Amino acid sequence: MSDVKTVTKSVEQKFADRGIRLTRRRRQVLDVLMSADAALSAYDIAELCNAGSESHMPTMSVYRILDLLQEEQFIHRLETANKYVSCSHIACAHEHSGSQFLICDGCRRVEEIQLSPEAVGAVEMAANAVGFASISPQLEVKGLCVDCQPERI
Amino acid sequence: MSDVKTVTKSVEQKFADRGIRLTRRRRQVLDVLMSADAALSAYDIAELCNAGSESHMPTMSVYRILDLLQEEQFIHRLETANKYVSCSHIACAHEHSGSQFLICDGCRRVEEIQLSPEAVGAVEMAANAVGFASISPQLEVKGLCVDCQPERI
DNA sequence: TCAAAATTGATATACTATATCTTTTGATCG
DNA sequence: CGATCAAAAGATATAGTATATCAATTTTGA
Repeated sequence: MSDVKTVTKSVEQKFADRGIRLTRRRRQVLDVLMSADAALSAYDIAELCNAGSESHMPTMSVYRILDLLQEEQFIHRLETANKYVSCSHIACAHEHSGSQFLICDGCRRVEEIQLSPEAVGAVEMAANAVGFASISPQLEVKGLCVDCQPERI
Repeated sequence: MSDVKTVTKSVEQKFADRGIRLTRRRRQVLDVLMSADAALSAYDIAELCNAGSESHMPTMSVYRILDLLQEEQFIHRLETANKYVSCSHIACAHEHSGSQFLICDGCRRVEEIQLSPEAVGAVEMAANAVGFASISPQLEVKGLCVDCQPERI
């Protein structure tokens, strides 16, 4: 099953491969993010970690762990929302370059997509035209997901 | 002179046309933003308003005024930076649809550009493909401006 | 002028994030 | 095994961004 929404063997393996310890705290944070169906704030995450009468998770620890998980590309930070999501390719073997996110203005659901190279290229080209380079390929686009669009008869 | 960096007759006219009062407080905030050469936080703006021994500008007022100026498209909020910039088309007669911003990771300078319809279309198409609609056309892209790029010989 | 609406003032508080120092845990090596 | 050193987590304080709410003032218009 590749869509079990918690830390899997393949994720554990990535930690091991990179010499990063998958501690209890880190596993808690990653499990919460992977089983969430929405982007979560750091404080949301802390709360959810503490929900099951587990030991107290300080938000400071959450932030520290989020930093690490982000560096290692297990999760993404949504900069327009100040929230965090697990990477939709967390269990994949391959690397993926940039990420684009669609954020629903209705229900706040987040969809991670990969734009076509042409679309990304068009943005890069416009940036180059005014002298910008080394563009980070993370884009966050807001709209309405299929469930939140006004019904069309 | 169309590039004087304070509230001009044409801006005043826009307020009048829309029946919005250009009060002293609103003018202060807009002047600060228009004469700034960088994006400013709400607290930056309050400080700058108070710099010239002018009367005390509460940050609450700044936020209220920013909301109004944003609704009226005189300014934009950079969601990835929690900062505000005046619209580069503030003195133009025509409307402009969406805005895209290039934000320099080095010096934090902000450039407002307009992507080609093709580029915007490519993003929209990718969104539609996964069921998203009514995409807001504001994009914020990070990179390095021409002054902050490592020198190339 | 007077009443209603719009604007501003003042204060409290929520939310997001970082700094810093201490304690605990885990790995390594003799 | 136990000493030692580094990594991780705990604890606390504080900075930075934003909203809620109610009171006072100003503006508008009947």
